Amino acid sequence: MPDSLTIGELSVRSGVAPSALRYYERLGLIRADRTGGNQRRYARAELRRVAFIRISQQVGISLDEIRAALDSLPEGRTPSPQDWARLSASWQSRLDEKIRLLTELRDNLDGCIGCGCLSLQRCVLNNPGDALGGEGPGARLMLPRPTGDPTLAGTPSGVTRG
Amino acid sequence: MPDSLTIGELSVRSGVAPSALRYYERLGLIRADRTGGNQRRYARAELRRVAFIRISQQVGISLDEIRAALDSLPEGRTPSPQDWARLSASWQSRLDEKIRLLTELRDNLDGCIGCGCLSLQRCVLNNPGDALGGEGPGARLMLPRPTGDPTLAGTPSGVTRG
DNA sequence: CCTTTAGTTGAAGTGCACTTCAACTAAAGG
DNA sequence: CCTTTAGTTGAAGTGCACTTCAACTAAAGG
Repeated sequence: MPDSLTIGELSVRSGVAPSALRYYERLGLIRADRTGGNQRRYARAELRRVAFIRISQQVGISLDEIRAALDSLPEGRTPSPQDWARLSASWQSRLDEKIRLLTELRDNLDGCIGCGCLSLQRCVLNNPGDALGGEGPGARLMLPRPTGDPTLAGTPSGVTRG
Repeated sequence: MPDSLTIGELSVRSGVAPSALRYYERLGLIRADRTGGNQRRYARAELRRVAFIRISQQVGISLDEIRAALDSLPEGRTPSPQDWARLSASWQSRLDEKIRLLTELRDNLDGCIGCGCLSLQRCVLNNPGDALGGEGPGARLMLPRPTGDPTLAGTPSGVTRG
C-alpha cells in the first residue's frame, strides 16, 4: 500500500497544479517528505490540507490566513475530524457576513445604481477589499441623497438603515 | 455653478484615489475634459460612472467587463435611470449565482471539510476563479467518499446532489 | 507676486497567487 | 539498458488593480 503520493498524484487527486503545490509548500501550508532522489512524497493527510486550502480560498481567505489556521492544528498527530470542524467553524462567520453583504447588495442593486450612490463612502456596496470579504469597519447602507445634487437626484432610495 | 469636478474633488466624493481615477481613464472607464493648463475636469455624471464601477467590483466583475458594460451606455446623452437599471440588472444573475454558491458552501462547510473533500474536482467548494464568481461548468456538490480512502473516511456526507 | 497646494506624465513598483522557463536528475516501462 | 515520463531548483514572468516616484506645471490663497 503506497501510503504516500507523488506530486503528480497529489495534483491529480486535489485538482491543484504541481507548481501550486510547490508554492504552498514554500509558504508553509503543506509539507512533504523526500525520497533518496530528492523527490517529494506526500502523506495522504496532506490531501485534506489541500482540500482545506482550496475551500478556504473560496471563502475568500488569503493563503497567509490559511497558513495561520493550519498552524493551529495539533502537531505530531493527524488532525481529527473535530480539528477540521473547528477550523471550518472559524470561517463560518466570515462566510455569513459575506453572504449577508452580497444579499444586501443584491436587494439594493437597482436602487443603489439608480441613485448614483453619491454616498459611496458609506454605502454597503463600497465595501473595500476582497469582494465584501473584510472585517473592516462595518459597512453601512447608503444614505438617501446626502447632497442635494440635481444631477444625481434620481430614484429616492428608501433603503437607509442605522 | 461649477458643473465640473477636479480630480481631487471627484476623488473625495467617490472615495476613489486620484491615481485610481487616472487608471480608470486609461482603461476607458471614465473620461475627463481638460483645462487650458491640461488638468482634468470631470462632468458630474462621471461620479455615477465611478459609483457603478465600485459597485460592480463588489459584485466581482473585472474592470474589463465593467468597461464593456459602460460601453453599452448610449453615447451623446447622459444615461437615464433606466440605462443604469439595465446595467444593474445584468449583474443580478451573477450576484444570485454567487450568493447561491456561497450559501451552499456555508451549509456544507463542516461536512465538506470534515470529509476531506477527496472529490475536490467536483465539489462546489472547489469552484475555481474569483471566489465563486465564474460562469464556468456548473459546480456540483461533493460526492460521498468517491474513493474508499480510509484516511479520509470521516463523516459520511449526506449532501450529494444530482 | 510669491508660496502653497493640487495637478500632470511615464515608468517602475506592489501584492497576491500562481505559472513558466531552463537546465537539470530520478524513476518507470518495455 | 535505454528511452520516456515525471520530478528538481531558482529566477523570472503573468495578470489584475492599483500605488509610488521623480520631475515637472497649474491654480488658488494671502
